[in-house]
Amino acid sequence: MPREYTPLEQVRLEKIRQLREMGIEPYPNRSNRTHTTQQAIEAFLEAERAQQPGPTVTVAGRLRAVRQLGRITFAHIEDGHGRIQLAFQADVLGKDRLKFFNKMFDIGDFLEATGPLFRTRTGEITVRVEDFKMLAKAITPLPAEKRTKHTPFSDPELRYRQRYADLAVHPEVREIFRTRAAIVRALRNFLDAHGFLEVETPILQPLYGGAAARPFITYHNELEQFLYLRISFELYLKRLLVGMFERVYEIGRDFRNEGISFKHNPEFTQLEFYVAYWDYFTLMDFVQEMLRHVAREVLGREQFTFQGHTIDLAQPWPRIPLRQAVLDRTGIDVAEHPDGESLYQAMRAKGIQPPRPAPRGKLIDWLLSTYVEPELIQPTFIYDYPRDISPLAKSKPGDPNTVERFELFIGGMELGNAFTELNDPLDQEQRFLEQGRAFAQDDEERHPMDEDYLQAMRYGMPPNAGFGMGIDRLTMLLTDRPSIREVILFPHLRPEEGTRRPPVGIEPLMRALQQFQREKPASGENREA
RNA sequence: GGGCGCGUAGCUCAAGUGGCAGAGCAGCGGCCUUUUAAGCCGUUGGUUGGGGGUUCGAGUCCCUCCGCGCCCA
Repeated sequence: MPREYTPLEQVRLEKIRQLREMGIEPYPNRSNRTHTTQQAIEAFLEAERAQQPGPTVTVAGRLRAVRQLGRITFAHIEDGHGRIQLAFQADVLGKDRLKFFNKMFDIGDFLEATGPLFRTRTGEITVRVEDFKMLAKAITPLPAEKRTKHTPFSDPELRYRQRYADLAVHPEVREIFRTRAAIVRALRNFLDAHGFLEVETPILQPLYGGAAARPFITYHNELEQFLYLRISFELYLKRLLVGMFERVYEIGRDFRNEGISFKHNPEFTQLEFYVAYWDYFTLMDFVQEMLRHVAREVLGREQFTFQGHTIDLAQPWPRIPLRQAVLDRTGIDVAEHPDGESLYQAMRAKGIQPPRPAPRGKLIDWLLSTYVEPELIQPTFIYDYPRDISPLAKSKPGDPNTVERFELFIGGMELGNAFTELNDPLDQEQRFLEQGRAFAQDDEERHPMDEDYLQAMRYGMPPNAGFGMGIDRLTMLLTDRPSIREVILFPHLRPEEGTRRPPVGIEPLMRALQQFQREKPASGENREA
């Protein structure tokens, strides 16, 4: 059932009724637009240069402002390209038609108007309306119909819940998403130009992997199979290297069943690519070039402002070992602490209190994100990471606790993550087993054993390096937005009170779960060896 | 998960230590043929997020639930 209509909406419903009574369809099937607002203005300027009279056009769009002055009414309509002014004059249309417009058309309605273009006394290019037609009557008034300085539409909750209204009244919000599309386009162009193949790998996966994150779980009724929404593309893209593709990339959605913050949304867009015969240092050079390219394509320059900081991609990007970065900011040399217990004691001795004792890698990661990451405003590569939180990265020769991995930070955020990829199937199997031992059984962030991935690797995987990057965060940087929600069209929010519904079609899943519970001891999926 | 803050008309916001719920914009009725946040006159509109409590009296104080924001894990 629809909600109750507000008094303002009832006024407009009454107008719909009256239009129909007059034989006028308030939602006709077709428009006869001949010009966008932009094309109309260009056509007028061309005629003006040729000293021709203004051409007659039919424009269409949403009514955004109305000024009634008695025997003339000025209005502005907006379409996807801009705005144009309409003049409804009694001595052109007749008094009755003018009155009809004034009474029946409201801000927010879509309409089309036909007439010759002219300049008003103040010089604005305007349609002298000879005919007009309702295209779609709006029932709910747009928030902040008048774009006044005093009453902007700014309630963040309403802006995200009703993004359509946000977009309808905020051209600058529409611009964010045009920029976002330009960023993705620039990335594709760059990768395609460098011989990469764009691929699509499963979103529904029998086993999740490739990152440390908790997954969403779903269920296929016909196959009677539990499935996960992917948390990364990594393991499938690397299977493709076994299949002799040398350079592959995917741009798509990842899903992580975790908290929501200014830089986290449960679903987000990721770029990952893998290159045979490269290592992580080759990648650093390439990533640097790629992001400079994107900035040039999207912004036209390699400098931009993010939250008051001027970020310059053209400057050299520092490369700092993780050990050094943590030592500089905390005075702790993680290399002196080969296990979690020792490192934990060292942190406490410095008065640094992590939330809880944890494995060595997790403690180092906590030090990194707490003391180092927020300081890294200019693009910076931090490299050489703890082995125990990087089960898919190749060890650094001669340093068993460290792997060849880097993360890229810009604007105080982690933007990308990369390794020289582990391609030794025996080492990989050991890593999976270590994950099973080092992490608690109920720690969903531990990387599960993936036997099929090992099988792929046993056929031989070329040495390679891979990179992953959050498109949403890159968009935040290039559009200077403080929150990931500003760059996601429909960010996730809690359901409003009264809109929670019982799930539809959940019965097969419930039956399967009960069955699974009964059979668990004998046939648990995803068992560790 | 924890801390702080917020929720009042369609939108943006007011409303001393508890004392008649208001303004601008929009809406509705008028006047006005060159406006650009048009102007002028008049006017409608509220379960103050939901529920409970204290009180003669609650937007305001207390409890609880819901949602949102910021900070922390």
